[in-house]
Amino acid sequence: MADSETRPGTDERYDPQAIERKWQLVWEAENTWVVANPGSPEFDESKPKSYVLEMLPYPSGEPHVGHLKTYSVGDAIAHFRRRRGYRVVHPMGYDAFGLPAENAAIQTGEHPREATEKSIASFREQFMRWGISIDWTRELGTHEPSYYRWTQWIFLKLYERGLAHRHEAPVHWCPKDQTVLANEQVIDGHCERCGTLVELRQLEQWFFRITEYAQQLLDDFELLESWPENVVTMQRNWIGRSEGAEVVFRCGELDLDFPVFTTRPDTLFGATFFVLAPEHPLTEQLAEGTEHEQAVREYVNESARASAEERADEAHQKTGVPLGREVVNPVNGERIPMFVADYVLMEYGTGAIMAVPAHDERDYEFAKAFGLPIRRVIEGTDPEQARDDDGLPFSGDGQMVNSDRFDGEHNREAYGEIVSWLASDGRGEAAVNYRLRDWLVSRQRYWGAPIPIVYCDECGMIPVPEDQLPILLPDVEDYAPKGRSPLAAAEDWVRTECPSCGGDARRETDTMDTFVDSSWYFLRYLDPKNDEQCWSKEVANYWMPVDQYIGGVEHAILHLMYARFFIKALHDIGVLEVREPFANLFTQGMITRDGAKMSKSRGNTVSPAENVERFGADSLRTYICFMGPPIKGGDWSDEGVEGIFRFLARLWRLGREVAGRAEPGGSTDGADGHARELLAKAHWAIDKATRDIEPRFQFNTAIAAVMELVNEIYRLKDGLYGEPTGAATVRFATATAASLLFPFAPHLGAEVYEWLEDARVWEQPWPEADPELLERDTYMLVVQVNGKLRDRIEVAADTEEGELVELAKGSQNVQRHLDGKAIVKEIVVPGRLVNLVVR
RNA sequence: GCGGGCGUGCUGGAACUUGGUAGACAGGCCAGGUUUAGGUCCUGGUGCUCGCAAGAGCGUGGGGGUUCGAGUCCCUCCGCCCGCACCA
Repeated sequence: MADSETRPGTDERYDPQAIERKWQLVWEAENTWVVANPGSPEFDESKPKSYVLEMLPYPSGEPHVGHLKTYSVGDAIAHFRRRRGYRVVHPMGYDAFGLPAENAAIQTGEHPREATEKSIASFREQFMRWGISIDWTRELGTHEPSYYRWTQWIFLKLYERGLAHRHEAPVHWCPKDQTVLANEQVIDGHCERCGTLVELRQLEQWFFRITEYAQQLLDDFELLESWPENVVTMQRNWIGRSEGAEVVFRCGELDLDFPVFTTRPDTLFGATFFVLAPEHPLTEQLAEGTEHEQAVREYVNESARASAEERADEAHQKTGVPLGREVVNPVNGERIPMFVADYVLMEYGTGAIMAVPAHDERDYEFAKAFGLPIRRVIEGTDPEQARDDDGLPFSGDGQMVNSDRFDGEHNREAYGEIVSWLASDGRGEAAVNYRLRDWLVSRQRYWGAPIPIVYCDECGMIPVPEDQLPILLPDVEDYAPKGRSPLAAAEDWVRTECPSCGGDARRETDTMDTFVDSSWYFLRYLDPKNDEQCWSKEVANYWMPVDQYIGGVEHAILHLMYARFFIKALHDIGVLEVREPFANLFTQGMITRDGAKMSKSRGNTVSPAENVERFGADSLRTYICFMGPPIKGGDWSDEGVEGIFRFLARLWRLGREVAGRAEPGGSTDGADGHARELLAKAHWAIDKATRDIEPRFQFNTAIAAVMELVNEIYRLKDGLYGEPTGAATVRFATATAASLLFPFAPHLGAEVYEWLEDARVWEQPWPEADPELLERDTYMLVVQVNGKLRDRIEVAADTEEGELVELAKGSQNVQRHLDGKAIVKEIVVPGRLVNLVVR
């Protein structure tokens, strides 16, 4: 369509396709959203920086409505900040490695790279079609060798610092995807990706020592400016810090020490038995030679077969077997029997517990099931609890009993004394325990970054020297997982030379978890073409941290905690100043349709591409921001999009009419009557929209304010064209509407603004509300009698309190309700209401 | 079970800062107008009940409380959603 079609007065209808294409070409031709780094000649020091970032998409097929929402929200913020005087970097990339592309490859034979790059092309095209203001010079895909070279480099740095290590451990194995998974990727015992029940397997794997940073991950919440409370809570719970003591129970017979972690050292005197997890490495040795040997072996094997879910499911049905051994309770020298039971988890603490049935529900159940003694050592101060012998298990606080020299003390006070008493002769010590496990990062899959390690018979495990990076992912014929990485089949690739001795060596064939790729992409955006280093320190230190991060809450733990860990490690490695990657986090809610999550199998998906075709990107983006507060989810409605389309068309027509009737540049000074009223409405809308966009992220009400302004212009405009300041005011109000709508509907905003002001709206500062115009000279005084609304009276803004009361009493409707009654109280809230209390 | 959040017209939602006009703005529906026609555009109406109207009564999940005044604060019950779930 010819350019002239979008000029005022030459066509009949709002044609979003033409307008959007026009502006997209301008932005592309002029590199409007490209931003220079410090050190480059174009760098403008005068502005403060702002890094606005949305979580990068995983490219699979075409973008869906969730993507549209994320980038619409992020783009609104990016535009808003630019016009508020910030130098904004707003990049885009693709989280391109991962299982779905690989699984598709197994089915179709198409190389995952091809499928992924096809999808990337489709994402890129859609993002451009949506008019998202991205600096495309910074685009990257995590599957590109120029990117994963640095993923491998970071791996080596972590390895150097002892933060990447390989060891054997019970790990989660997904039998469908044929790979191990990180703890964080197991949801209720199921694979996060495919939903299959996971198994526990004893395997040697690569881990990142995120546990080293457990305390920092907790402490540094302090450094964040604004994160949703629920995300912080979820991470806190996931890290799961507990304070307590490690206490050693000794099995003299076999000369073995069994340390346990407990948060209740004050209940040590109540320990009547001792339990090991079935996976505990010493169970076999303990049972050996006892009458229980066979039973223990069977129980351990049984537990190994059972999934984590099955074990959790039999929640209240405690099972276990005796070991036929005893350990000594270090506080009283008592010998207590040992058991193996699956309610004790190997992954937490030491894999062994002291059982205090009187004060722990789980131990209580086990004791009841196995007829074991239950000894109360704390009496509740609540008289009812104290009296009631059967108030067990009792988890509250109170006086210690049956506890030797501590009898009579309050348990909270004895707590510290017991710990230091044990510590004094090496029987235990104060300890902190975390639920957080190390991050398992190796995967037995093809489509990921190879781990840059080589195994040599002579030298052992050798990291690949930096100058040999990247270790390129070789092409293979068969992607199907067989319990080992498909890379193992690429014999030529696997066989290599030892970097240390030059002899024969073999490459590590596992690839890295894709969450490794996405833990640092926001740093590479800052310096994406750098071949010398991962990023220039100067550049990264300038832009970091991300000032506003936007994405789905589903990443509350996984991605957001891994990235936090990475940034702390990179700080310690010395390549980055900041300690936290994301200063502010916004999590948007999910869009549903007919109340259900959109999915292909349900057939309730909404295609952004189709809708953009029909209504234009502006309508779609504005609708998504208008359907409710973006933090909440919302149900998709086709009528809703049409409604927004009608509104945009209404603004378009208004702009055209105003452009044709009022000359640019008229002054609104001295506007009075309706002109003043309209001017005030425009400034009200500026004020409202500004406060709603940031920090509230209430885009729906910001857009509603613009709608109100447009409605007001329609209501008043025809009477204003004849007045001295009228036409200029209508023009100003209309241009303001376009300007305020620009972050949500950038194409139409730019178009209408250009007609009216002959300028580029994105180059104009965000409008400021004039405080004088926000003040009204009159307001509606609310008059209540006994708190019930009886009248509204228009009064001058500066009316005195006494006069307000007189005016209120003078109202006819109020009079009727006062009739024959005495006024006992007059409440006056100036600027708002008068309430007359009568009896 | 534990922790957190929410509950407002037919629907999405508004009422923020500070307890002070409940239902902004939209969608839907109803009526009227413009149009050859329209899935266009414009105007009006739309919480419930009574009333021609003016107006009155009721109304923010149920019950109770604080207050001149409660969607908002407190207590309690019900319902829905999310997170965690044998973490010693």
